[in-house]
Formats: sequence, C-alpha cells, structure tokens
Amino acid sequence: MKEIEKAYEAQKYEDDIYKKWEESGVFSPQPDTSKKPFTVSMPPPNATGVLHLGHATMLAIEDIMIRYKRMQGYAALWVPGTDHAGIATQNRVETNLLEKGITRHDLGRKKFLKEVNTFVKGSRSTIRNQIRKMGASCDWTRERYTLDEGLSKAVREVFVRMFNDGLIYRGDRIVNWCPRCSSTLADDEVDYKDKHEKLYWIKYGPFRVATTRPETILGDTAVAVHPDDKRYKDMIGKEYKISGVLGDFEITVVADKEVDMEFGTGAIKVTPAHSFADFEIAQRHDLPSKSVIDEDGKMKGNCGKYAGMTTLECRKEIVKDMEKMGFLEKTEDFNHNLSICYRCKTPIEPLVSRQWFIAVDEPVIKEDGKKKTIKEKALEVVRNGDIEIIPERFSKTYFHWMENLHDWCISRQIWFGHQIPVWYCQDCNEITVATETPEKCTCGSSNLKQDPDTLDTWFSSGLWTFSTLGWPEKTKDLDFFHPTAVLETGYDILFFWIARMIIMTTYVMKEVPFEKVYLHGLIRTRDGKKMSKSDPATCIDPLDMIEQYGTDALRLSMVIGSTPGNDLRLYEEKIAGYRNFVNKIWNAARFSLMNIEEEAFSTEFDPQKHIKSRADKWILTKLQYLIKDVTNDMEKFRYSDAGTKNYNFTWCELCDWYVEFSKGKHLNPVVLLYVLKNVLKLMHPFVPFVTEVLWGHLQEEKMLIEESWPVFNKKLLFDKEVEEMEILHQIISDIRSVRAQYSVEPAKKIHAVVYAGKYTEFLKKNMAPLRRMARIGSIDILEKGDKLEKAVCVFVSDIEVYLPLNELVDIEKEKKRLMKEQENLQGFKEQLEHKLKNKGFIDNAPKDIVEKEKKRLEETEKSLKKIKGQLEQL
RNA sequence: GGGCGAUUAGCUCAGUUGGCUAGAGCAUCUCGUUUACACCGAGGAGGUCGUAGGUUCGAAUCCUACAUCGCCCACCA
Repeated sequence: MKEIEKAYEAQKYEDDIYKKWEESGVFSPQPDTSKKPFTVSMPPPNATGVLHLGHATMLAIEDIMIRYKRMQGYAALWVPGTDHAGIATQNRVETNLLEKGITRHDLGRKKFLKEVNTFVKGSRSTIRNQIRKMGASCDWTRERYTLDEGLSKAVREVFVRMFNDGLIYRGDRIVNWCPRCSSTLADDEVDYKDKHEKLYWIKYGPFRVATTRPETILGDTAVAVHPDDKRYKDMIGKEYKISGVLGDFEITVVADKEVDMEFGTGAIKVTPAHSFADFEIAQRHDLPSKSVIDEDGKMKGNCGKYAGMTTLECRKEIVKDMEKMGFLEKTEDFNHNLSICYRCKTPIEPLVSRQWFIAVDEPVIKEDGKKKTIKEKALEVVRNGDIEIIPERFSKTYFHWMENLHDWCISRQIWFGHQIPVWYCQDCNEITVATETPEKCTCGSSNLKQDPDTLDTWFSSGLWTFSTLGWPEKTKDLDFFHPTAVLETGYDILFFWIARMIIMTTYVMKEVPFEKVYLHGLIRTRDGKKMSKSDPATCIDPLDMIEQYGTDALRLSMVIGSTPGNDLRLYEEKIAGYRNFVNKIWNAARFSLMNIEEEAFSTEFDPQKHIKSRADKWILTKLQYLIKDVTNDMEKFRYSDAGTKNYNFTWCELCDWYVEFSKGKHLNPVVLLYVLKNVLKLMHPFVPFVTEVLWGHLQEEKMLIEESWPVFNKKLLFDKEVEEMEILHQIISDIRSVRAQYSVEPAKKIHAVVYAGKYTEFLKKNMAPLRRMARIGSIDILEKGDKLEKAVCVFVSDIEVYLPLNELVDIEKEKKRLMKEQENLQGFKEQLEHKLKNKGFIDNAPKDIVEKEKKRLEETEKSLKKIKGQLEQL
C-alpha cells in the first residue's frame, strides 16, 4: 500500500527523470549486429534562437518513433544537432550589432565571425536545454553541428569530388541577388509578394513595349516577338536603332516562342543582364548582355546621368525624362508579383554574376552501364520506392520540383559558413580545388588566395545523415546506422532540405539517406492562422506550456488529432485537456498503488492462477486488442490513432469500468497491476515522463524506457466473457439513464428486480458491482417472473430489469418514454429487415457482415417485443 | 495559369480495404462530497457528412462537375 500525491505535478519530476535517462546511457546505442538499427537524424534547428512549436512537434513525433523502436529491441539512434544557417544567423548577428551602430564591415571578417560564434555558442546551449525539456531521447554523445570540424571536412570532401566529376562549375549566370544581404539566393530562397505597381507603355522605335522597370531599358539589347506573329514577320532578325533617354541604341529583333502574342503589343524588350526570362532568351539567341545595375542595387557607371542612383531613384528620373521627351505613351496600374529575399524581405535584383553552381543535368553517375544525372537519380529513388514519402501525395510535388530544377547556385557572399575550398593563384590565375589549404599552385607560386564566398547552408545540411555519422571516415556508426530509417520534418522544407539530401546522398554514398520521409503539418492558431513571433497573442510558447501543463500534455496535444501533411490548430484548452488526461493516468495508478498489497508487486502474472472474474477476462481481452491495434498503428505511422486508442482505453475502459468494477471484493491486484504496466508501456512513447515516474513506484528493476514493447497474446482473448460484460455495462448504463430521467437522487439507493434468463448465474455473481455502479439497494435476480406494476423497466437482450419507483412512476411519462424507445427500435428494425430482404445484399455482401446484421436484427426484435409487452400492460 | 488539400455537432478534429441508426475532446444543459482523480463522476441535448449528379446490394468514404476556403509551384513584358 502506497500513497502518492493526489495530482501529478509535472514540473516536480521531469528534469530529474530526464537526467536519469540520459545518465543511464540508454540514449546511446552502439553498433551491435545482434540488433537491428533504427536511425533518425534530427532536423537540426537553426543556431539562431529558441524552440518554437514547429520544433516541439518534430521532437514529439520523432521521440515517439525512437522510444517505440527502442522498446521493440532495435538499436535506436537519434542524432541531434544544430545548423549554422548561414544567412539567417549572420543576419541576426548583424541586426544585433546594428543596434550598437556597428556594421560587419566595421569589424572585418575575422572579428565578425568571432561575434557570430559567440552568439551561436549561447543559442546552441539554449536549444540543447529546450530539446531536453521536450523529453527527446536523442543521443547527446553524438551531437553534431554543421560547422564543426568533421562536418566541415565532409563538406570540402564533397565539394572536391563534385568538382572533379564536373558537377561543380563556376560561371557567369543570372542569379537572385539580395542587395541588402549582398548575396545570391537559391531559387527557392526567394519569396513573392503581391504588389501594385505601374506598368509603363513606351515608344520604342517601331515598337511599343511595356515594362514595370523602366530603368532596365539602359540594359536592353533586343526585342523579342513570337515566331508566328504576323505583325512582326518581316522584322525578325533585323537590327533597329532605338531612340532613348540617353540617345540612340541598337537592338536586334528575335523570335522566341516564350513570348505571348496576346499580351499587349506582342513585343517585349529584352534585358539579358537583369531578368531571368530575358537571360534565357538571350542565351537561346546568342544576344549580347549589358549589365547596368551593380551589386549594391545602384546604377552602374555606364548609365550616364543615372549612374550611382538606386534603381528606384533611377526609375523615377527616367520616367520623368521619358515623359518630357515624348517616349512615354501611358501608364497603367498593374498587379505584380514582386520577388523578395526570404530572410530580409528586400526586393530581389536579378543580375548576372560569377558564381559557383552544381550542374543538375550533367550525366556523371555511372550505373548499369549508363550515366545518370544527379537529378535523374534523385527522381529514381522516389519513383522506385527506395524512398517512401508519407503522405504519398507529396511525392508528386517532389517530382514536379525535381523535374524543373535548374542548376543550383551554391556560392553565397556572406562570411558565416563553409568557405569555398577553392584557391586562386595571384600569379598565374590557375585555380586549385582541395580539401586542405594548398601550399603552392601548380605554377609553383605560393601566392594563393581563397575564394571569399561561403557555401549555401543547404549544401552542408544536404550531407546531414551521413556526415553526422563520421563520413568521410569509415566509421562503425556509418556502417551500421546508415541509411537512416525515417526522416521526419515539416512539409515546408521538402525542397529546401529533403530534396537536397536525396541529391547529395545518392551521389556521395550511392545509397538513399533515409527509407521513409514523414512530413508533419504546420502548427496554426485556433483560427487557422500562422503563428508568428511578432504577435504574442496568437503565438504559443512551448516552454511556457511545459511550465504550466507539463511536457506530456504538450506532446499529446500536438500528436493526437494530427495527421501527416495536414496542419494542426493548437490552443491552450487543448493542452489543458491533455493535462487532465495525464492526471487521469496518474490517478489510475494512484488507485492501484493504494489498493495493492506489497506481495502483488513480486508476483508474476499467471493467467491460470490469477484470472478470477469475467471482468478480469474482459479487461485482459480489451488490452490484447489494444496492444494489437496500437502496434499496428505505430507501424503505419498513425500516431494520432494510436494515441487516441490509448486515451480511450485508459479513460473509458480501465478507469470508468474496470477500476470501478474492482472496488471492493472484486479487486484483483495481480491482474490490475498487469494491465497497468502494459498501459504504461503502450503509452510511454507518447507521455514518457508521467509513465516513467509511475513505473518507478512499481518496484521494477529496469526503467520503463528500457522495457520491452507489449506483444499481442491470443491466449488472453476471452470473447464470450466480453459479451457478457458488455451486457452488464448496458444494464448499468440503462439503469443510470432511467434514474436521471426520473430525477432519482444520486445518493438514493433503489430496489431492482431482474429476470435474467440464461444470464442469471452471471448476474448473481456480479451483483455487488452492479449494485454499486447503478446505486441499487436491494436486488432480486431470478430467471424469470411476472411483470411488475408501478415499475420502470429496462430491457437488454433477453434480460428484464424492473425498477419499482412507486410514487415516482408516472404512467403517462413512462408510456411516452417506452413509445419513444419503441419508435427508435422499430425504425432500426425496419432498416435491417429491408437490408436483409435485399437479394443483392445477401448475395454480394461478405458473409460476416450479413451474419452481423442478422444478429443485430434478432437482438432488436427481442428488445422490441419486451417493450411492446410492457406497453400493453400500462 | 498549373498542381495539391480541406469542407462532418456551436468550436477543434477522427472516421484505415465502401458495411455507420456517423464518433471523440472542448463548450453547453441537468444532477452529484460514491474506496483514485472536481485536472472528477453520471446522464442529456446537439449532425439531411459543402452542393448536384453517377457507380454500387450498400457511399461521409469511390467517380464527375460545381461552390467556398487554404497551401504550393510558375510567372508575361
């Protein structure tokens, strides 16, 4: 007999429990050929800041996966880490410095990086603690950081390999340029914003063209028209002199089918250096390119009087001038999708620049006597099922994105990150690409200078699954734990990260990075809005919730009701609701502990010896089905279903029925303890803290985290007894219902007469719980007998229950009640009869369905007959 | 413009290979100091499953169209 607190107070236990787990070493599996590996790479949170609900969701789901597999005996490894997140982190530190009036250029590269590293050190340790708060059972001894030495080595190694394979090249290409970050951005790092702008119609030699960016006229080298456009048929291929604000300039007319004949005049001006579409047209037609905007977003020296102006200033001036000079025909309002930097929201300036690229269409992977491009390989592994994406529909999105992927620009003009391992000889202009700093150029000169640019953050995180396991060294970890089992993350980084991991890993490792991709949805507010940090009213802080309701409650609130790929609305009441459930578990255990004798703890459950009542058989049967269902759900990644089933079993089956039933003489400590232990195990992956705390009271040697997952046991199925118990439940519920309808005070005990037919013996045996749960004083249980007058009656199957309520019984009221019930059953009966009369149904429906319906009809008819008989008497 | 998803009780959502008088939690109503739990217990009310067709013995579930909301991708001057 033990006594524990009345209510579970999460804060009192969580930190200690976590410490115990971590110190025990269970988080750190070793390569062990007697076990199967199960590996999850934790998506590394950015080194910028604090844990948000997205992280919390990811941690909750991944921890469920890991704990489940660990209990099943796998060598379950969960590798945690952080991402240096180049642009994001650099921006953050720059913003912080700016508050003190310092720019990064004031400090210089070296000092600035020192600032960044100090900042990162702080925020990494914050993140580490927050991950612990979530109960994440990840292996801290294997924690990695994208900029640590091993990973940086992996980055350089891959770069060199790709370069040598001809996959990495340097070229003058049009790129997304953020003038504020002074850096390139990958295509998918560009966001779009709806903007109302002006569209300017311009007299352009023999043409009329439109533009939202008149300043780009200074860089025009052509006019493009559609090849089928009759209006311009004779002009194609010719050169024209165009009068403009800075005097005459020459353009060529080209035919390109990307031009839309329907729009405007069907003629477009081409600025190859400052528009993606125009750059491509220029490439197809071998047009010259004239760059007029520089990397600060200012007009270049070749722009005459406009030189030095920002693009916006220039636009204003040029429009004014065109108007004066009669070139501007008209302006109209135009809805435009403006490209902006995804980090700092500054409008993107497309410009031609010398950058490093990964060639996605270069056939270099030798396989089956063919050569494949990295893109083809990345498509193949998903198409052939080597990688399965959950939910499946995202495969389509993935294919579409991958098929349309252009060469990936990997150089960034920021300081924080992996510096590109390329050295330029200052004497002979030769380049050296190497994993370590070279001493000399091939020409013998030691006057080398490393490329100042850094690599795109996603280059290093693309290597995450294998670089964290030690690659390029041939480690035991790598051999045993890779490929990883599941990659779990939000669907919003399918392209950013997942696609790149697939590309990089299939190229470097010749194997997939992971076998499954599980995508969770985004957490939204109650009204479905995005949670934003800038709006504290809508934004829930996971740490605050943990403080108030406990980690277990928060975890449940993010897992139950959430299905892969779908967004989840979260609000405080939901979390509070699961806190209540956690407390319910606590109290189920509390009741058990208070009622179980010491010796029961050391007694092993033996079905032959310990099963006593039908209630025992009932709960054991229900438990077996629960084990089966939950295991099945876990295997299929249906965590919400598994959680819901655990919830219902614990609350409804275990607490509301079995524990209630167990009170008094029926208490069976060994069975109760057995059920409780199994429930704690099944629930442990979801609510690790409360279950572990309770496990600690059960005099077990091992911690729950190390226990084995329950296995379905056919021998503990007692279907017949379940049926009987369910009849008993029905009787109790019906009596309770009648009591409520007749406003019988809950405390008042009433008399009951039961004619139970074949269930007589069973009911007699279970008289005590029946009386207690239905608040019955005296009871007569007979096989059969005469109907009672002045009594309310309830029929369950063949059983008749009479409750002589005397003065409370109002004949009219009772008639009404029974009529309603009769009507109800009659309707159901007709439906079933209709179904069963239907030949098509009998012939086509599966036999067990037909049998089930027949049985239901029988039961319905029985009850209906009883009610009719009763009604006739009244 | 292309693609994807959602639409089920007042709110938030389940509903797996079609078998359902359509379930849960919260909210609401009535009652309640019963051998754990008021973070609780008992009982009740609340839905023509977005609309219209179709397939089927049978449709919330499959098909087609439409409507509304949301997301992703592309982007044309």
